[in-house]
Amino acid sequence: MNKKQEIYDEAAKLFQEKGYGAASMRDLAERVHLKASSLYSHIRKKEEILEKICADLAVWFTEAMERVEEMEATPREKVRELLSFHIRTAMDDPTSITVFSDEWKHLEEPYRSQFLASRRDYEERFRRIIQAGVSKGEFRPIDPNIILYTLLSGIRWLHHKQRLPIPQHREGLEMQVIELLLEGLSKKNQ
Amino acid sequence: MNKKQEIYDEAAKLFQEKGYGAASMRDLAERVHLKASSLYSHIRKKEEILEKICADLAVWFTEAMERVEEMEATPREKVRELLSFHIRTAMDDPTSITVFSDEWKHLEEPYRSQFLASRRDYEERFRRIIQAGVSKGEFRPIDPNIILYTLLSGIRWLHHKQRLPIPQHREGLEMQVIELLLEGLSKKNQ
DNA sequence: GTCTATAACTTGATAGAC
DNA sequence: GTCTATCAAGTTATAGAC
Repeated sequence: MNKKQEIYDEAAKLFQEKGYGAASMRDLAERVHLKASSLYSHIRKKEEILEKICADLAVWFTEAMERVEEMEATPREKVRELLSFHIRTAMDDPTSITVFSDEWKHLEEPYRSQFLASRRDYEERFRRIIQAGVSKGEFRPIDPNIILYTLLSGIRWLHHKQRLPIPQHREGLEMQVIELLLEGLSKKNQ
Repeated sequence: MNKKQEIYDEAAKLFQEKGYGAASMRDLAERVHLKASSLYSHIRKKEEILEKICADLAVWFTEAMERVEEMEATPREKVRELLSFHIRTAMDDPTSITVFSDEWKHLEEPYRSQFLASRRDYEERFRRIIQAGVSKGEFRPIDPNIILYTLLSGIRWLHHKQRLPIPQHREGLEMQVIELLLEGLSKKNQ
């Protein structure tokens, strides 16, 4: 692995642990066994690291959305696919996801505006799939915005709880979260 | 309203907007029409403000948990009551909830440890109610930790989306979120 | 590419006049 | 209680030797 990549990876961890603002370039330099000033042979500035983390994940999610939109599938299957993708990403790369979710607001302009526009676009496309499901009677008649944000929010704990005593394997965890969101907490047919 | 309360209120808003670390005492002073040094006639230090916001909300939730535990009710009704309390709090006091949820990690010791212990205790009591529901067959046989975190997380968007174009009134919004979490997205009996 | 040295600035907090 | 003045420490980032 080259030094630049090592810097990006350690920076992501550091931003996750302490938050972007509280993570200093001296902290980061120490972790990659450099002096702070030497970092600037590899990067232009601190915020550039944040930009890359956020931009890469935005592309990652947008490309997944494109694949899902092209599927021949019901809204229900599409939503299941998107949830699955979010959950797997959160488990595979919890560090980047945390930075992407919690630290984007420290982006400088124009990157902050670009990030928000990209997120709005993603949510709009997700909302359209939900709306189709509601219209067809596949989904409960609940406001699509409420559905959208409750689903996306409902899986946001996964990347924080990596070391939690949850006995499930990856697949079991994913299945149960999706079952809970799609079928609800209440057991029917009692 | 006295100056001390005004400082606390503006600080909460500032922490919400910029994050604790990025919110400076000079920012805060400007908002309450003081010089930064004058703030210290009302408070001892910056972190003291964060302590109070977090501690007050911890008490708020703990007292609600005590009332729910004393109810003569099924686990299902208790969970509904707790969700309702969380949702109402998020809508009534989104600013404090944001700080409580996102900025607690900037608490200094021993307050940080106290906060985490209090949160662990709250979650443990919530988990016990969920476990009772699963055992009685009222709830789906899903890991109680997964249920706990998915429910709590599923309502975490509410305090961020105050100005969102969601056409519902308070009660409609609350009802729909709870319906979605308890009964699921999929419509049954089609 | 890495270092030392340092510029330029912001931070939380204090001292002391009024 | 509020101010001016200031401190000590921390910040990102650059200049220039090697």
